[in-house]
Amino acid sequence: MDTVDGAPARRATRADVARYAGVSPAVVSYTVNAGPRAVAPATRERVLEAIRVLGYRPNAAARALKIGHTKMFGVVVPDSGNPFFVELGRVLEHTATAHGYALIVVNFDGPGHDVASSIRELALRQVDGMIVAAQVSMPTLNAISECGIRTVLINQFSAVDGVPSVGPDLYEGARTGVNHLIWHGHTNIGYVGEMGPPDVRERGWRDALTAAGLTAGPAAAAAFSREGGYAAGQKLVADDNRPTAIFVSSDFQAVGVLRALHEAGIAIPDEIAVVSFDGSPEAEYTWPALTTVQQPVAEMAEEAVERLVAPTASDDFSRYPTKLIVRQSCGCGMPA
Amino acid sequence: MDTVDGAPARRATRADVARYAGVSPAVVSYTVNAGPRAVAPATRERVLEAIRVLGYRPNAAARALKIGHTKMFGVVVPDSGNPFFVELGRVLEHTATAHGYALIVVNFDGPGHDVASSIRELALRQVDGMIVAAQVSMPTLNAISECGIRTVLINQFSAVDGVPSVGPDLYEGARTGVNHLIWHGHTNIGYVGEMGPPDVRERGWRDALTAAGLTAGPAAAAAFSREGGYAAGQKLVADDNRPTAIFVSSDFQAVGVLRALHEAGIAIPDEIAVVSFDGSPEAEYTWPALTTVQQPVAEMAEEAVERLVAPTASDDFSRYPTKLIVRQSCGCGMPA
DNA sequence: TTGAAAGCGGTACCAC
DNA sequence: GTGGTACCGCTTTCAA
Repeated sequence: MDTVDGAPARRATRADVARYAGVSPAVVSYTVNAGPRAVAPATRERVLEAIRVLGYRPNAAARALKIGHTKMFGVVVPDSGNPFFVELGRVLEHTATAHGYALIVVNFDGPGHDVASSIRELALRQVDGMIVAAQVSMPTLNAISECGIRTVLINQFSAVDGVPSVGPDLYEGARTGVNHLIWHGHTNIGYVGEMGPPDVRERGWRDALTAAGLTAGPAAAAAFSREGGYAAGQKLVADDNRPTAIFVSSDFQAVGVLRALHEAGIAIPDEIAVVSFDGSPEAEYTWPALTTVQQPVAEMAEEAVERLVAPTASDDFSRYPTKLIVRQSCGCGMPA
Repeated sequence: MDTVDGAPARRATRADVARYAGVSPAVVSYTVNAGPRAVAPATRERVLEAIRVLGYRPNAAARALKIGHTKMFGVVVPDSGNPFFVELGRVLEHTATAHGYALIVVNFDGPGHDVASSIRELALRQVDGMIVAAQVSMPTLNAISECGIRTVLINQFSAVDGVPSVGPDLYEGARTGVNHLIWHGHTNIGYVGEMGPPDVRERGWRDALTAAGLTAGPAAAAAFSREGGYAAGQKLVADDNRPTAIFVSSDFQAVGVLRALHEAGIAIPDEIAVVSFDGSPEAEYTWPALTTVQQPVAEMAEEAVERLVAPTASDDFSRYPTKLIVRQSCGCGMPA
């Protein structure tokens, strides 16, 4: 018993094509790459025919070795289950594909998988550039500079020395969201954010409140997940000083907050209003639909790959403005 | 003005390491790959030191060219925005990483991007294997056999000639879901499914009904998206013969159905109960939480990768049983 | 235990 | 317009 297609079936190479078409390997190259030398139409046809017959496809590894680049970008994301990163991945893929690049995306939510090792892994695979969607720490920065591969930070929240980055204006975004809640007349506005070092969004929340002469409502930090948001929501509901509105720093967590409120029998937005951050597609289909501060993911992704494709000397930080998407969870009712 | 790091900085190669360590290139190879020849401890140390100093990392393209494989798998998915495929991608990545493979995932929801061309694109990049998560058609099958790359079909619903595949038992799954609704006492059970050729789940829905002596409720086909589900939900709500329960063929669409019901002011599950299919993480956080027929994504992904890593001769179809996850949308109330 | 050298499959220069 | 050929960086056999 043998394999189904009995043929030993070595894949056809440039040399096979050349032999079949009766030309030199060089000419095959010229035809395939439409250059750098011109090829006579008749010869060209013969080569094309040979390629068709032999089912020839150029070996990407050989080409990469010779010309020194792979036409692949690496993408590092924290958690590919987060709808925001899902959306980011989508637009990144579309843009990269449009430029002829494929994406290797690695996420480091697995065990023993941190950002730095993900970066090194990608470097080994000779990607032409990397897009890192994570808060960078020192080891990460070291990994980036060591590997010597052009990298752009996305979803980064402030300038980082020596590495170009693009990210949303978190501070203004948070203020916009909170201000909308204030506009609705709320005076006790809570906050749900990630664990870890204090976030710019939290500052935005606090500053918006202060500017309006309000004091900060209760805040809860939780894991960056639906579950985390759920736990945080429960905490806020049980708070002695239960807020009448909550600003959540991500859609991902907001979904969990919504669930906590529903389970507690709290009417949204009448008893507690919610505004979140990100503007991912999932936010449109929660109940009630989330009013959310939207990041311009597509634009940011585009700039990120553009910066990889056509590197400029500048390594500055592009800060993108956010946009408030008004739906129902804030109390604005159905759109007209 | 020059680049920040003035060095021309050619990346160190095996030859540089050899020179620095005062050994031959071969020895560098032996050290790096721990074989196939042994290296004297002292020499080994010298080489390691040189590698460290020079920041040497082997060139993956050259290695791939030489040994003939890339340690990369290609993954083809229809829509990376669908939470089911998100989850699939996650587990696929974890399993593949565990086996030392990286993933290039392409999705063909973009313009001019069909399955066949995605497959060819991956073939060009010399992936060692492919996982295709799509209903395959003739052109797809042709693309697969032409490119001569080991492929396993995942999320496939029946055996396909000559290509190994793994998928859930859609028919039994659908019956399970519908039977649960029947158990709840419903007699008018509607269906929401994808556009296109009639689906096995639809048959499961119909057969379960028939077996219980019931007639099929209204059915609506819609785009495979949240929006599609929303539209289908609206249609069913407006139906002259409005069902008291709906079986939705995917969580993705069910989210939209839920929204349509909420907007129509219909109580879920009291006025209309809902059971869906897939069991993606998102389904746990809808309101009310979706009772759903869960696919064993992790197991299926694992088998798919395993079949690529250690190809067996068999090209059969592994059908996985599904599991009913009871939550609230069916009428079962809060868990104890 | 180490080294020399033959490729892997392309690219593109240089000569014709 | 075409062909010969020297590399790209690595793996591995074979000889020392």
